[in-house]
Amino acid sequence: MSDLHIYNSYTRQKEKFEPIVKDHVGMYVCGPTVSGESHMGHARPYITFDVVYRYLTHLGYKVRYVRNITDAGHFEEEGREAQDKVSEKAQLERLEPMELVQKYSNLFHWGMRLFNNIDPNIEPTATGHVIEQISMIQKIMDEGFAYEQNGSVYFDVKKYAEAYPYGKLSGRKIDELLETTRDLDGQDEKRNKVDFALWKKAPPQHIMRWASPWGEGFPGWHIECSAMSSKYLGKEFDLHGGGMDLQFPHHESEIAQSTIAHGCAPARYWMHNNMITINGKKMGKSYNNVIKITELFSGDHPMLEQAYHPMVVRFNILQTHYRSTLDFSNESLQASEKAFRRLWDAYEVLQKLEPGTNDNAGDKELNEKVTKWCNECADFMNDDMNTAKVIANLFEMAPVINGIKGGQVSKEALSADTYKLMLSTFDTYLVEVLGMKPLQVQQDNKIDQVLSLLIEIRNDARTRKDYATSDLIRNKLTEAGVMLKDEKDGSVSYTIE
RNA sequence: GGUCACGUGGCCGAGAGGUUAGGCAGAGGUCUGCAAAACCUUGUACAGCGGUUCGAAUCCGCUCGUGACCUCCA
Repeated sequence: MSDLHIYNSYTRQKEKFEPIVKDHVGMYVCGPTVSGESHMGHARPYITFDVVYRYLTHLGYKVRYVRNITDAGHFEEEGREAQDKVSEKAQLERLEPMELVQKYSNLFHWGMRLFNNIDPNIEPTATGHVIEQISMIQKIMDEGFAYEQNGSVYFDVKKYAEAYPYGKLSGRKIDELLETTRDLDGQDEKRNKVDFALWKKAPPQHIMRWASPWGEGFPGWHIECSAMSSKYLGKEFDLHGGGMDLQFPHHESEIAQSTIAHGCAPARYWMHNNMITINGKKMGKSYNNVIKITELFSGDHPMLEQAYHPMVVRFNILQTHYRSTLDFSNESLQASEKAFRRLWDAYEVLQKLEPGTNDNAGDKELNEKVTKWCNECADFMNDDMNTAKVIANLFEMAPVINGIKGGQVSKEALSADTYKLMLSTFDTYLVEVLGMKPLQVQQDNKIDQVLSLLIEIRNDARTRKDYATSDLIRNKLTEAGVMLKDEKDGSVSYTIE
């Protein structure tokens, strides 16, 4: 089996993954800002890194997965009239800031659960770590890389860049950044336009505010991740994940802050997922083209032709490599829905197949192919989490599984070991690693009994060649969302929508 | 304007110097009382123009197109 390789955004190449501490992985993912509802674009990183977490765990690593909740507004720096997203929205909705934060945190967690994302081990909030942030800012000041100006504190990027490779992660050159002519509020306080805020003085109307050595204010955007990741994962940890759009300035700033405060860059491997686009444009609030997660699940949005099950969305996302853009479309989602149904059905068929006891495969060639498809799954995941290829291989096996059931493929074609391998591959990759769940919930017993009775009556009619009755039963059930299928062996199965 | 990506068959999307991605849709067939499902067969694509090479969709250059970041952003 191959070794795990990950594309490291920092070095721009695939690298063999080797944790700092043997068998342990520290992983930090930038979490949501809970000033509003999450949209489809937000779903991607959390699903992507959920799979990363699942796969690392599958490989036997003890993973500590930290994902923050940004519940304090520090979007003040660019200084539009919105001083602080959280408090502004709070005034609008006449809610306490923390009430608002609670509301959207709950909604976020609701969505994550439906996507079948495993909860992080630690989910720290920015407001709960103001002290840590203040002390980290202080440390940076003590080191001489930050300065205070009118109650705000800024990081001295120019000075930093003289000694450290500022811009390496995001591929930026400091000289070009210094030349950027952007007229933004607060710029006059900074020594250079590239400097970023570590601490912002709170204007009088600002609701969220904390006391600090520099007066009342609130932390800058980038410092929370640095303070919280180092607190729970140490000064240097293994993996840092997030959306590509966070590379600059957020992650670049994190690196600078940590380098000064802790003497090293925070993470060894940086992973960035690409964006979800809609009509070719990035889905994002600035473009006003978002489809919220609640809308996606309910179908209540002008762009949506139907509601989409969370597992369909998850499957759709995993059918694309995480570093490629993924264009939203109804056709794509609908194709994924059908595809996932077929794959999951095959998995259920596989679980019910009688493995047999033959040591030797009746069809050596097919047996070899199946073995190869199974074994390749590990290689594909090891190659920078290529979930798309894993899914493709699982699909390769669907006709084999269905063929065995339908009689087109001999039951003896595969050896008993290969049956087991196939089943364990689906268990491991489809369920455990990709985190897929069935679309329908298990129906309860009473419905089972009622349907059994109807099926019995229908079968009776069919033996009498009373097709009017049998078709009536089937058609009425179809209308009610219950689909009957006459199987080859004479049995009748059904699925409930 | 600067930096960086990307451009694959009807659609979505992997991959990558010579050998089938996969899914959805379409066509034909098998099975079936009819359906549905399933199974089988079927598509030879890689923006354009040059170059490197025995050979390129895959490498290099140019052109065109699209997008991302440079500001909050997943």
